[in-house]
Amino acid sequence: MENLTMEQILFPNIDKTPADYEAMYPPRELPEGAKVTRFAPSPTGFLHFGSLFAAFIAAKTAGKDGVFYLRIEDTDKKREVENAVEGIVNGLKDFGIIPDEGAISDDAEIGAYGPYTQSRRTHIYKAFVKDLVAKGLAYPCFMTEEEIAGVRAMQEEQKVLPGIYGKYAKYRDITADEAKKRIDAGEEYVVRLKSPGKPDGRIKFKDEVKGKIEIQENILDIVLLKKDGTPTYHFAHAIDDHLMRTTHVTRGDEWLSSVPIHLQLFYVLGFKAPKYAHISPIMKEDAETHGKRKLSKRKDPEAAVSFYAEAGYPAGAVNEYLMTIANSNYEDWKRANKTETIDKFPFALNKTSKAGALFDIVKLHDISKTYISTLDTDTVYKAVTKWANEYDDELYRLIAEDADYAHRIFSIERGSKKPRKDIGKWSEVKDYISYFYDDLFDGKREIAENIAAEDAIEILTRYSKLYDPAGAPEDWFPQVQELAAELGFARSPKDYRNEPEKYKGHAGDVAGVIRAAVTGRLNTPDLFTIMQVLGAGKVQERITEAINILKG
RNA sequence: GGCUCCUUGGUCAAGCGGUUAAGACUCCGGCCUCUCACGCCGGCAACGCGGGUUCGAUUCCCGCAGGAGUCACCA
Repeated sequence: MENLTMEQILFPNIDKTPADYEAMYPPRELPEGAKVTRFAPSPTGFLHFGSLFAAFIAAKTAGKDGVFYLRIEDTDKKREVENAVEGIVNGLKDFGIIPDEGAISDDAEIGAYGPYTQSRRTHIYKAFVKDLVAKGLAYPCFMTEEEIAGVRAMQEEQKVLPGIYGKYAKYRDITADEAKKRIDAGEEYVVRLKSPGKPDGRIKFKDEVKGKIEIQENILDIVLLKKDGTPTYHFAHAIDDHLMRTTHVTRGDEWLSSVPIHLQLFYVLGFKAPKYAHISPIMKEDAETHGKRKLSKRKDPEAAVSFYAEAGYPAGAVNEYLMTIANSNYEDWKRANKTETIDKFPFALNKTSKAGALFDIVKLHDISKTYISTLDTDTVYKAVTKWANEYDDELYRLIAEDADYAHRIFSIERGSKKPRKDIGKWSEVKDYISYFYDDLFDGKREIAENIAAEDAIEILTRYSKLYDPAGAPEDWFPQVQELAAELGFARSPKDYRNEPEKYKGHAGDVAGVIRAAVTGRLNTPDLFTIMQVLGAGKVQERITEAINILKG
């Protein structure tokens, strides 16, 4: 009987070598300094806001010159969900994040460094593990779960570092013969790294966001290949990010403490380590404890990316909000460069904060209002239409039915130097424009309480004769002032303030009565413009209705 | 518990040995004004605590406290 080597026993069917893969995935030909980044989620079927943030950071880090790709980390089959990849891809796309390469659906991908889905890369991982085994840097471990739990309990009791290492690594020096015997007997095993770490060894590295860090080096014989032959995150990370030629690994800072493992892996494999940037999580104030905690999928609706789509926060606004969290100097830059797009902003990893920012929806809303105020009419119309098509049938029907009319509504006071900031999210639109549509207008009229009903009736009766739809915008208010004076109201608020006893109110109150009659509310954008959009017939109809209501 | 990271107003944050400690959001006044929104002007509000080093600490060092993360055949 021939004497098989350990690697032949473990991987009889793996014939490619690391060198083959190195040749298959050569270093990328990119401009000097171009960065290669990735977003590498597990396909759990839920795109978390924090993940969106991570993807955003990665995409911004790569910028225009670099490459940003999407890799699917599906090595844990217990977590798998149907069509999860499409959910991720579409979720990112909604916010304008489109990877240059990687997975594009559950079974399609683009790019020359694939497969980008880990479950389709097992042959690659095995080739590298085989090589490590051949070099004596990895070994099969036959410890059972119970055995490991026992070791751990003992270690905890003795207050020593828990884990499989040194004398606890029972199979570290197992011979090929013994391994073969056990395998033939049907024993299951994992492949562990034979860690070269020393108990007193320290490693130093510079994190792109956290700065200089020094930690104890890894001494654990961590698992490389699980018993089902799939790689652990750590190992897949080393292989994939090397072979896909990632230059900057941006990820959540929950990974910070495993950097020693990763650096050791890169060292053992003979790879050049990438740069790391560990991003702080987005936090949320906990209502019960008043403390900070990570934005939680279970407790916080805003943790789901779908929340923003449903509320109708424009992708551009969410992006700006994300940018203010990532680089808070973005707001200053934006003020100084009002007409520039976010892509021109010089994003810098080292300017992202080291502590986690509290999620602030009030701020998002403010940013969104400003963002929407700068959009042109047609852009707003299209965005609202798209949103309504998905979330509000009635609104969709109304604005799609008469696009011209809707355009006129959305153009009110838009495009000026001081545009209105009434709309913060698309779900607010319906209420905002409701009085333009009889279907939405509830017919109720808010009337200021300082106006007597008979005065209101008088005002409306007189104004309905005065109203000139063909008049110039600058003429309508003087007309109201004239009417006001005739009815015992002051022409201006100032006059009224100076001698309140002389007047019933001022021209603004008179305009208010008209406003309420036409729109049902006390506060609206420019009344004349609104009447123009509504049309003379509708205006007169509303005024008549209001008079009838007042007459009771 | 061990290890690691973090700590400036309610929130996001400038600052990097000497400042009246920026700015933004929120909130409150005022101005502008047909109302509202916008805009403009103004206001409230902060360096976690204790030791050092220094002529001088928000800034540097050491403790402490608080917060976060991690210690899997999950990522």
